[in-house]
Amino acid sequence: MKHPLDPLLGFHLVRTATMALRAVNQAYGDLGIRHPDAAVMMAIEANPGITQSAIGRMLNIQRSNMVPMVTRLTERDWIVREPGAGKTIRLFLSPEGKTTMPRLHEASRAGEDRLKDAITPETYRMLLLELRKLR
Amino acid sequence: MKHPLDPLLGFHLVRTATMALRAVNQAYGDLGIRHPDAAVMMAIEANPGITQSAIGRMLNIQRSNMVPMVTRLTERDWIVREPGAGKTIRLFLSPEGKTTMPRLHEASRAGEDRLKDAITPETYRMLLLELRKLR
DNA sequence: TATTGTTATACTCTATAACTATA
DNA sequence: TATAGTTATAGAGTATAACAATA
Repeated sequence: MKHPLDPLLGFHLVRTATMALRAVNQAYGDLGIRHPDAAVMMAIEANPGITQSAIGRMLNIQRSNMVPMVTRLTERDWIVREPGAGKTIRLFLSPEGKTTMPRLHEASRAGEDRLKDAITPETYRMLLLELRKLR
Repeated sequence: MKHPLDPLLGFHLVRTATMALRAVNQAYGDLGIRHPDAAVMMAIEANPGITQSAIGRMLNIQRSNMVPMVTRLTERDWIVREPGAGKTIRLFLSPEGKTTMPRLHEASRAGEDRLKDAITPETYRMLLLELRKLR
């Protein structure tokens, strides 16, 4: 059985990315959150007061698609919104959000570990190094 | 601005895969086809008489999700369906489908070239080699 | 003018369950 | 029982256009 896409890097990139997403979403599953919302939480944790647009640029999420995510996290009382410069809104973790972060990080690590288990440490480091260069 | 996901291979895998998909879908755009349907065409071209299920296993597409794709390609007269063993249906490229393949391959190559342009040939080969191992 | 937040909407892709038919 | 094809449907994620508010 010939596999015509097997010689294409693009195919394997998509294939392995899908694997990685499945792994991390499965780990997030018990927490009732999915990877995009978890990523937003981490972006706010690392940058208290960051705006929606800045998060979008950082994580490659459209401005308009940020809205329902921030709404969801706000209604869940995991983040709070405070007025910033101009029309901007500064985002912060709420106390509940802060207590949730360790579990999010653990789930994130669990997904990442599934990748690590599939390759050698040297390959892991090398892939990370090279893919970070790809823009 | 701290990027909390930057140290994660999973993040960069998804990020670069999204890039690759955008590039190839843009190349397919003028042909009015998207990457999954194009991949199915190539699978049939490389394996005349292959069944839907076999394509799904090869390309990681659910059996049920194969149906609308095959229907689409059949209605487009790019493939033909012939009865096979049991309930199976063997798929072949139609004459129209065969004349279309060169353009599909060219678009595929254009997307792949966007990846190649972003890295050195050695890195390309190395990434391909390592990602193929990841199962 | 450029940026931010927003609304509304459409499209693509994936996932699940259940059903029929063959072997 | 296992596999193939099918139907129907839901959900996640992404993309686009347009608008108001602010610098």
